[in-house]
Amino acid sequence: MTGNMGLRERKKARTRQALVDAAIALFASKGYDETTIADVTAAADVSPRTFFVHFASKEDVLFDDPPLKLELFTAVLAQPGPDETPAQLLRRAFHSVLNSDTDPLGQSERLRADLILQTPALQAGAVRKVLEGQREIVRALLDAYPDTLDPVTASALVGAMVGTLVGAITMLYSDAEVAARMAADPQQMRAALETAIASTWQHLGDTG
Amino acid sequence: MTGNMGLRERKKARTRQALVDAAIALFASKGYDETTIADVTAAADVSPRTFFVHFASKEDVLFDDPPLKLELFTAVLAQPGPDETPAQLLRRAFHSVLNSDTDPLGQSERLRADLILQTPALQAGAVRKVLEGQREIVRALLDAYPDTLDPVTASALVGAMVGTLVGAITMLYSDAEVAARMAADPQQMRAALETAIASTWQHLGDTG
DNA sequence: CACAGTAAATACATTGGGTGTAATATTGCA
DNA sequence: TGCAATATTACACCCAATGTATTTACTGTG
Repeated sequence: MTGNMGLRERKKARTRQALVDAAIALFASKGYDETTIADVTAAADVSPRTFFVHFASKEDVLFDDPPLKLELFTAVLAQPGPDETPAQLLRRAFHSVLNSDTDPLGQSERLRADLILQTPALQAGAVRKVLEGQREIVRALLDAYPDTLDPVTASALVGAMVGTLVGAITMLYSDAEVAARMAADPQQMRAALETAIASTWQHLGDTG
Repeated sequence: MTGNMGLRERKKARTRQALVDAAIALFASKGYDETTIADVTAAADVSPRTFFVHFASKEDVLFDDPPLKLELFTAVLAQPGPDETPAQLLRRAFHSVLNSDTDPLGQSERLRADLILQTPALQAGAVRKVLEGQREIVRALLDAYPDTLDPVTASALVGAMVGTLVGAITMLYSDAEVAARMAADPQQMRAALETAIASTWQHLGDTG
């Protein structure tokens, strides 16, 4: 994997990783707002300007890895069943993503989640990421039902699903004890989210 | 209302309003990112530092007015019907708010909505506002069903409702022509949102 | 090995949002 | 009028972020 990269690329990747590591370590110990980019670059032993060679913004260093789950989600959406409704397809895609991921919330993921939940400045970035992903899902869903689904309904459906999850997750995480339990046992997290989706959607359907 | 305020307070309010007006005018003509706070304060004829006496941040000048609709919403939630389910109560509250407001999206509201949708930096702030309101709604809903509703389900329900609306609204507004039509005829906007809620929730309920 | 091309890292300067603080102007009230 | 309260201002400062030019280090080629 890394073997066929030239020395130059390897060096670049190394400095990038050094920045990520230094940033996360400093954020965790001093807090996000209290850590300056100068601190990070000093710890990584590079020039301050170098930070912006690798990352577009301070928060970007925390959102380094690509959104793998989103790709999987849209991949499922690309193959709707013969008699599957949009809502059913969405739910199946969610189920696939939830059960495919081997490491839904690992050690570093948890640290990052804590940082985001504690830091308003980072919440904004996370929200932006979610909104982007939402738009992408809407596009994929519309592609799956090009003739029978109008954009507003599609967007509302996706919004409902994302809203359900965000609502459930934020509440689960607001209780530190529950959050720790979920982090320790990913299966419990999966179950909690599946339950939330199922019961919520059933309730919504019964409003006639 | 403003009569019993002293001269000092009136002057302060006038300065604040001058800043809001100048900011909105400049944002609309030059764009949000292209407008500096120095521009705004120059147009309002005050010192740059004065801006931060009235607003905590650049985006705050756009979120000036208090969320009146939220109060009405929670007021409805405070009086659940005898056999009303949480989802039904939420839907009734939404219906009440939608039909009570005489000016759901007036001229200046529209301008602000356009700015927010066009400017990523503002979207984050808007979503934060929405999430705050969401938490408040969850609290009110839990108060209405203290024994039969658990926090996670409540939060998921509210998230689903808000997500549905946000999804529908953003899509409605993304089409400039549709947005103009909605702005011109509030009744059409109301109908579109009611339809979005109804059809979306029905779809979700059929995922069994 | 030397050399030219290329890309990463750096130095330097600058803009703009946001804050702390102390001084100044204006208002409320005795 | 004179004093307390407060809105506004002036000034200095920090930090994130960007533009540009320069230096440093790697790559492939002859």
